[in-house]
Amino acid sequence: MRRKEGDKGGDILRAAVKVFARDGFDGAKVTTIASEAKVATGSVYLYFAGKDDILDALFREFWENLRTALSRIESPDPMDRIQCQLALFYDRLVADRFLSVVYLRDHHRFLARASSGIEAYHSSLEMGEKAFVEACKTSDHEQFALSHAILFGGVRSALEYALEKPESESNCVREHMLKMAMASIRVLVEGGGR
Amino acid sequence: MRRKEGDKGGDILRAAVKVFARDGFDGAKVTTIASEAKVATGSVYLYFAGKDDILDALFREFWENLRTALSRIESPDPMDRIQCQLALFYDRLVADRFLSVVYLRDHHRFLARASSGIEAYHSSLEMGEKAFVEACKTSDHEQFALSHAILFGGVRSALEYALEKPESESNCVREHMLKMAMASIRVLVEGGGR
Amino acid sequence: MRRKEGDKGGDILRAAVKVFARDGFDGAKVTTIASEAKVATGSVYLYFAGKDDILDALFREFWENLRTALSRIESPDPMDRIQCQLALFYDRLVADRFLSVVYLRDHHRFLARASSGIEAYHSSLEMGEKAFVEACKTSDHEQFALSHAILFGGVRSALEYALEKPESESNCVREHMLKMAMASIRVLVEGGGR
Amino acid sequence: MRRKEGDKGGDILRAAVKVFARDGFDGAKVTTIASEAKVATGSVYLYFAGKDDILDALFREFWENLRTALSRIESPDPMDRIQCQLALFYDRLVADRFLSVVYLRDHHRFLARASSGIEAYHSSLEMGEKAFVEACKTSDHEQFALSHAILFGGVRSALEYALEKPESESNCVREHMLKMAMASIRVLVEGGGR
DNA sequence: CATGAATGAGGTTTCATTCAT
DNA sequence: TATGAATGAAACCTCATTCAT
Repeated sequence: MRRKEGDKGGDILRAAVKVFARDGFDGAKVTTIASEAKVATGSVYLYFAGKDDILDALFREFWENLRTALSRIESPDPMDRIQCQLALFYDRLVADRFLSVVYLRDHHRFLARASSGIEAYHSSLEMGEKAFVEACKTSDHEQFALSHAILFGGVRSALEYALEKPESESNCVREHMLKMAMASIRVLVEGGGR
Repeated sequence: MRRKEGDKGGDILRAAVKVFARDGFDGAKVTTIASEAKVATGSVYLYFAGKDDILDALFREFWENLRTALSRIESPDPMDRIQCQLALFYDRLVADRFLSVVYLRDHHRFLARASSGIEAYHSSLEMGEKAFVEACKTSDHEQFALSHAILFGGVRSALEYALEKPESESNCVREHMLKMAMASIRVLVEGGGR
Repeated sequence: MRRKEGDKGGDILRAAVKVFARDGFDGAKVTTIASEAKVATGSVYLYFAGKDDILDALFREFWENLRTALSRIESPDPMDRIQCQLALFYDRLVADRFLSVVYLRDHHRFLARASSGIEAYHSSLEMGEKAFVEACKTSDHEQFALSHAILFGGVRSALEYALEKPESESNCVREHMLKMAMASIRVLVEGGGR
Repeated sequence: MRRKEGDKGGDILRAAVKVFARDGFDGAKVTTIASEAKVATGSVYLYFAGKDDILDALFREFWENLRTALSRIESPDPMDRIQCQLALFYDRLVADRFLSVVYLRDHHRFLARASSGIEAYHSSLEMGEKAFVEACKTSDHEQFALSHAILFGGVRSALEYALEKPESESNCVREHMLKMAMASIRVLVEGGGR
C-alpha cells in the first residue's frame, strides 16, 4: 500500500488560501492550487469534493478553532468578554493575511452554502450573544444580531485596513478598533433598548 | 426625465444591477444582462467596454450621485455633518436593494480596478475627512482613514442586516446604527489622538 | 445581425454520425465532431444541448423519416405490408453505413433516454403491430412484441452482415433476409397463437 | 467446487459483469468493480491487463463453456442439432441476466479486439456451420454466415425481450423463438441455394 | 501477492467577446 | 447603431493506471 505521504490535505488547504487570496475564489483554478501544493490535480479531489468544498473546509477550520478559543474566555464581566471576543477574532485573522483576504471577499459563500462547518460559526455567534445579553440586560435577539453585525462590521473593516499597512501598525489598528467598538456598545448598555 | 426614448445604456445598467445582485458578478452572463435589458448581446459592447466596465459604471454613477449629495451637507457642526454623511450613504444604498447586494459583494472589484469612477469615490472620502479633522482636531490622515473604515464597516454591516429584514424595519436599523456609530466617533473626539 | 451561414445544424449532425460510427458514442469527442463539421466547438452547443442530444436528434430524424415512409405503405395484404416494412427499414439503414453502425451499437441509448424523438419510433412500431395483428388474427400484444423483436433482430443482423461486405452484395443479403423473415412469420400465421 | 479460498480472479469477473451490466462498459469504473469484488483497485491489474481485458475474459469464459456444451450435441439430424445449438445459446445467456445485458450491449467490443478468447467463439461458429452445411446441402460459406447471423440476430432479440419480462415467461419466449427460427431455416433447406 | 493513494492527460461544457450583416 | 450567431480558450472534474509500501 502506498501510504499517505505527508499532509497532502493540509498542503492543499494552505495552497488554496494563498491562491484564493491572490486570484479570488472564482478566478482560482484548481490546477493552480494543486501545483502550488505540489500535488497532482486529481489529488485535490481525493481530499475535497470540489472547489467549493475547499472553501468550506477553510472556514470550518477557522471557525472551529475560533469557537474553541472563544469558549476559553471566562471573565465574569460581560463587557470584558465582548472585548476579548472582538480582539480574538481580529487577532486570529490578522495573523493570517491570506485567510483574511479570503474572509473579506468570500466568506459570504461559506454562509450561503450552509455547509457542515456552519455549526462552529453559529456556536461562536451564540457565545457573543450570551455576553451581549448579559451586558445589555436585554434578551431581544434582533437587537443583538444587529449590534453584533455592526460591531463586527467595524472589526472587519479594521482588518481590511490593517492588511494594507505594514504589520508593525497592526497593533495600533487593533487598539483603535477596540476603543471605537467598545464605545459603540457602551452606548447601548447605558441607553438601554433601542 | 425622459424614459423609453432609447436609453439603452441606462437600460443595460439597470438590468446589470439586477443580474449582478441575483447571480453575482462572476456568475452573471453578459447575455443574461442583455436579454434582461431587452437589448442584443452585441449592443452591450457598444455602450460598455466589457463586463468589468459595467460594474465600474454602476459604482461611478453611485459615487458621483453620492458626492453631489454629500456636497450639499452644510451644517457648521462637524459631528452633525458626519452623522449626515453616514445617513446619506446608508439611505442611498438601502433604497436600492439590488445595488446594495452588489455593493456588499463586489465593490472591492471597483476599487481594485482604479477605474475612472474612482475619482468620485475619493472626493466623497475627502468630504468625510474634512468633517473628521474638524471634529477631532487632528490632521492625522491615517487616523482618519482607519476611523472612517471602521465607521463605514459598521454602516455596511447594518445595511447587510437591513436587507434581510422587511423594509419596515429598515428605519430602526438606521437609528441603531447611527447611535452606535456616533458613539464610537465621540470617544475619539473626547479622547483626542490614538 | 450575423445570419446563420449554411446549415450548421445539419453539418454537425452529419459529422456526428461519421464520428460516432468511427469512435463509438463514448469515444467520440465533441471537439472532433465540431472540427469534422468545420465548426467551432462552442457552436455545437448552439444547436444541441449536449452530446446526448445529438444522438437523440440523429435517431429522431431517422424514425421520423421512417414513420413517414412506413405510412405510405398501403397494400391490403398484411403479409405484404410486413415485408415492405422490413425492407424499408433495411433499405433506409443500409443506405447510410455510418448511421447503421451507430444504430447497431448505440440505438439502445436512444431508447433508454426516452427523448422527444421516441414518439416517431413508437408510431413506427404501431404500424408494424397493425399489420401483424391483421396477418395473425390475434390481438395479443405480447406475441406481437416478441415476434416483432425477433423479426427485427434478424434484420438487424442482416444489416450488420451487409456492412462488412461490398455494397454489391447488399441486395442478396436483403433478399435472403426477407425470405427467412417471411418464413418465420408465416409459421405464426399458419400455426395460430403461441 | 471450492469457494472463498481466494479466487480473486473469479471474484473480479463476477463483480465486473454486474457492474458492466449496471453501468455499461464505458460507465463502469475499475474502482467500482474492485470494491464490488471486495478487492483492492490495484489487485485488478494483477489478474487482468486492464478494463478491456476483463471484458475479454468474460466472453472468453462464456464462449469456452459454450463451445464445450455445443460439442456435446450429437444428434444425427442436422436440423435437430441446429435447434439444440440455438436453444443452448439462449439458455446459457438467459440464465445470467447480467451477462446477457453485457452481451447485448458490449459483445461487439469483444469481436473488435480479436482477443485471445476469440478462438472459442470461432469454434462455436464452426460447429454451427457444420450443422448448417449438412442440413442445407450447400457448402457456400457466405450463405451460412448470413443465415447464421440472421438466426442469431433473432435469438439475440428474443433474449433482449425476455430480460424485460418476469423469469416465468422466459420459457414461452424460448419456444416462440425456436419456432420462428426453425421455420426460417427450413425455408432454406427446402428452397435450396439463395 | 496485495494495497489504495497518487497521478495527470483529457473531455465536456461555458461564456466573454467579435463580427458579418 | 443594432443584431445575435459564431468563436475558441479555458476550467472543472474523472478515472484508468501506476507504484511505493
